[in-house]
Amino acid sequence: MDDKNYENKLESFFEGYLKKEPLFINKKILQSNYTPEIILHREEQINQIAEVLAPSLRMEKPSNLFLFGKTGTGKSLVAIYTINKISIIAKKNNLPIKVFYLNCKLKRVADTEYRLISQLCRELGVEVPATGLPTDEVYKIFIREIEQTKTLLLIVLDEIDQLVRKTGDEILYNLTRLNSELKESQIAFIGISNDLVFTDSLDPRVKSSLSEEEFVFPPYDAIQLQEILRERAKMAFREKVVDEGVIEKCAAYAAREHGDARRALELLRVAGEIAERKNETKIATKHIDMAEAKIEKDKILDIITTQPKQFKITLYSILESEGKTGRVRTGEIYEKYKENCKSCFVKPLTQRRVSDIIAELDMLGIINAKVISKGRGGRTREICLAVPAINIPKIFNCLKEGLNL
DNA sequence: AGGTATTCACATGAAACTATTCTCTGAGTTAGG
DNA sequence: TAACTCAGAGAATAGTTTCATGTGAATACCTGT
Repeated sequence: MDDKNYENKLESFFEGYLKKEPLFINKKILQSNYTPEIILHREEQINQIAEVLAPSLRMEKPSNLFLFGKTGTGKSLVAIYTINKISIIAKKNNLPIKVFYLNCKLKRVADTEYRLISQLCRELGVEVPATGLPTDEVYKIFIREIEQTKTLLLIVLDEIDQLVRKTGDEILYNLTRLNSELKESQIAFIGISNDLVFTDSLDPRVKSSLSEEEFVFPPYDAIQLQEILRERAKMAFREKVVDEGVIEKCAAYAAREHGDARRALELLRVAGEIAERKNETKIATKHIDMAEAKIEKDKILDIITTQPKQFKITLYSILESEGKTGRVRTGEIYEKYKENCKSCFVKPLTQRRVSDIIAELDMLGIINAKVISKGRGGRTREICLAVPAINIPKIFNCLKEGLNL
C-alpha cells in the first residue's frame, strides 16, 4: 500500500515536472561569465577604454592600461567586451591583432610567471609542458612564436594584484621589457586589479610603463543594480515570473556590500533555482533570503570539503573554542589545535603556519579575524566565526566526520 | 597627575628546506646493416 | 651506426619550517607638583 502510494506520488511528481513550464528561459544570462550585448552604466568607461585602445587598429601600440575597482563593478566584463569588439573589427579588416584574456587568480592556469607565459604560448598554439622547463626558455618560445608574424597583442591580465602578491613584481618588469625585445610585433597590457592602491606598491619604473592610463570603476548603486538585474531578468526568465519587489531586494542586498553586481546576479539566479525546485510559479522575495543562506552554506561546505586536513583541524579547533567563549585568540586555538592533531594522529604544524592558515580562513570569509593589541596582553588576532549560527552544527558535524574524531 | 619606557603575545617577512612532478641530456645499450 | 633506454641534473611548485624582525597599547616606572 505504502509502496503503491509512493509510486503514484513519484509519478505525479515527474508528470507535473514535465508539464510545468520552467521559470528560466536561459539560465546562462545570469551566470557571471556571460557578456551581455549592452552593458548598462559603464558607457563612460567603455568609451575611455576604447579611446585608449583605438590606435591598435592602426597597428600602433596603444598605451598600457589599468582598471581598478571592487569586485563586481564590471571591470572584467568591460575589458572583455572591448577587446572582443576590437578583435571583431580587426578580423573584418584583416588586421593581425590578437587579444588574450588571462585571469591571474586561476589556480594552475596563470598564477605564476611560468604559467602565465606558458599559457600565452598555448594560446598561440604551442604546447608547453606544465613544468620542467626554465622560465626564460618559455619566454624565448613565446617571443619566437609572435615574431614569426607581425602582430599586435592585447593582453588582459585580470586580478593582476594577486599574481604580484604571490610572485613579486619582477614579472611585470619582465613583461614590460618584452616589447623592447620584439622587432616585428608589439604587446599592450590591460591590467585589472581589485586593489585600489595596488600600483603604490610597485617599482616606480614598472608603474610608469605599465600603468600609462588608469581608470577607476565606481561601485554600482542600488538603482543601477536594479536596472542591470531587470535587463538580465527579462532575458533569463519567462515573463511575469519575477515577483514584485524581488529585483529591489536583490539589488539592496548586493548594494549593502559594495555594489557587487556579480553577487546580485548570483542571488537572483539561485533564488530562481530554489523557486523552480520547489515547484513554484513565481520567484518571491522569500526565495532571496533562502538563496543568500544557500550561497553562504555552499561556499563554506565547499571550502571545508576541498581544503587540506590541516585547515579542517584548525577550523575545528576554532569552532570548539569559539562555541564556549565567543571570541578567541590565536594562542588558544593553537593549543586546541595541537590536542586535536594528537587525537587524529596528525603531526602538528608550527604556530607560524597555523597563523597563516587562520589568516587564509579569514580571507575565505569563514571567520572574522582582527588583529588587535591588548597592551601588555600582547598582540593577537581576535577570532570569531562569520557563519550564520544555524549552519554551525552542520559544519561541526561535517568536520567531525572528515577527521574521524 | 602626567609622561614615557617596557613588555607581552603574537603578527609579519624572508629565506631556506622538502617532496613531487616534469623535462632535457647524454651515456650506455641494442638491433640492424 | 642509428635508434632506444634510462639515470641523473635541473626546474617549477606547494607546503612548510626556521630565523628574524615588527608592533599597538596596557602597564610599570619615573618625575615633578
